[in-house]
Amino acid sequence: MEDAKPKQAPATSLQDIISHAKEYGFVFPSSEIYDGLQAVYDYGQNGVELKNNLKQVWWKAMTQLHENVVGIDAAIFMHPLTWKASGHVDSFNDPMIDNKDSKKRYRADQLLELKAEEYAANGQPEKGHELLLEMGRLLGENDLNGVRELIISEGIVDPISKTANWTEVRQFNLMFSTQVGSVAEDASLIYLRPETAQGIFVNFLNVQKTGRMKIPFGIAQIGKAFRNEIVARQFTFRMREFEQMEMQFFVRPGTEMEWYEKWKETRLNFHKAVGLPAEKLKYHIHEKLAHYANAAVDIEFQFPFGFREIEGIHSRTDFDLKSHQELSRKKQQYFDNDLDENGKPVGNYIPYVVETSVGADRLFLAVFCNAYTEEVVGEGENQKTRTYLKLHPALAPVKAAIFPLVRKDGLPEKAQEVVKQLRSEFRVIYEERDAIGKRYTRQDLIGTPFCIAVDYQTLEDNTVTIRYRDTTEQVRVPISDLKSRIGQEVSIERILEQL
RNA sequence: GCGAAAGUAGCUCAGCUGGUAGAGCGCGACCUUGCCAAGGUCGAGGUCGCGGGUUCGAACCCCGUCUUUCGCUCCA
Repeated sequence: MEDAKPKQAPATSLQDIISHAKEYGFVFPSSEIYDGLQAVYDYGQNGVELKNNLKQVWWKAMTQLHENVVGIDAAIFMHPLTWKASGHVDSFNDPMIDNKDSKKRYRADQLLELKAEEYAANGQPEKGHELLLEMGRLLGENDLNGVRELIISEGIVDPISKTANWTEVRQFNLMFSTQVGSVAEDASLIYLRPETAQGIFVNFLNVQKTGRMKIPFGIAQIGKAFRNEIVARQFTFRMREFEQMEMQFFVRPGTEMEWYEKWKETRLNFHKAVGLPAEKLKYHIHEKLAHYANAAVDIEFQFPFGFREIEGIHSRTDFDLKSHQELSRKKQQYFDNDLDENGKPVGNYIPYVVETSVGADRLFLAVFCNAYTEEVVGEGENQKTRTYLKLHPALAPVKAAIFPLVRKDGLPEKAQEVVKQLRSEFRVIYEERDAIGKRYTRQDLIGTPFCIAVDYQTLEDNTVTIRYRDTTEQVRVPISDLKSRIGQEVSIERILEQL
């Protein structure tokens, strides 16, 4: 899985990306004046624009390009039973134990399960069974000390250090919990959602009925999710609070693999359309599947720290809806009126689900890393590095910057007129400080695709120059053409039409 | 949670064997300036992460602590 190192110039390091992101208002460490908060980041004035643009492209790609996909916005708080149904409460409250000698961490339940298997292999299956029962009882009572004693009394040793020098058993809370209710003793425990998917599942019938949706159809959602176990690594790639862009696609059981394949392809195309090059994208098929899935693939992007997941496409079967049906005692069935081969309606079933789930922050980071460009320009003495963000114009935080060539002779006033003409159409910046070369460079650094210069010729014939970010070439155009010319290139349509 | 490294101006960093805090870039004002990080003058900005100790004297040595980063672990 390790990628070959590129032979040419040293690749841009993550550190350069982080510095640039902070320096130019894209991403700041959270609560920085208080020394920061691990694995949490804030988006700055340029970052929020880029991220919003990405979210908008995704939203439109889902809900506008597919007539059978609609969106919702479910709350972050959900009924606690939601997480029982999804398996998050039971499967993911792992009891952990550390061996003090090897410094390795294990799941306490897995150590005991291994021991039970060992008994079974040695012809004592009933002893193994008893052990598992005892473990289940202790975990059920949340008796972590008891679990530790059980591990010690069973003589379980660390496979590496071969010692039984164990720490206490600790519960790792993978979900963030909080209380609903302002009076402490009446408050009840609830969780911040660890994934947005469940908000879609619990609204499946609401949307299906009120929208008169026919299977196959999808529900899309963009929203924050929270995971407590995340430790800070690789910048915004792993965050405790992050944003997902998810779509759950409900299909007739038995057709899920076709849809899985279709979405797999559709989603890869999306990433290419927002400007990620094909050679930096690849599929990574899961060998080991999560408890709810019967097929899963990641779309990975080549970050400076290697190929990592930006999107997951999972065939989730009917696990979630079935589980919600059982726990809520509300039928989650769909009546399929389509006729089968015998001419009869297909009838009632719980739909299967194909999920596409992109990390908005990961997509942001991928696009940002990919856009970050350092080029050596000039010769000899004049050689220097030009740094710019090669963002798709539709994604760029600022679409155009307008400069008077010099700050006199009525050029600023003329340039302001141009600003007024354009600003209702797209986001523009006006700058008159410093030499014009410096102003061009400043815009390059935040990825502004077009710089418009108002010069003396403008005063005579109402033409300006448009300077292109990537090539630094300029063309002269009438002011009256700017709106259509730039508007054309910065429209989200330029991305959507590739899909 | 374990191990390691780091923390000095907005940013990148220098600061010798302990002697009152520096550079470059950036930022602000003014002047100059006819197109790719232009020049000049002036200026703002630092309790050297925090607390304690040693010392006549600590950014520097010692102890503690916090935070961040990297590796291990975890990652639905």
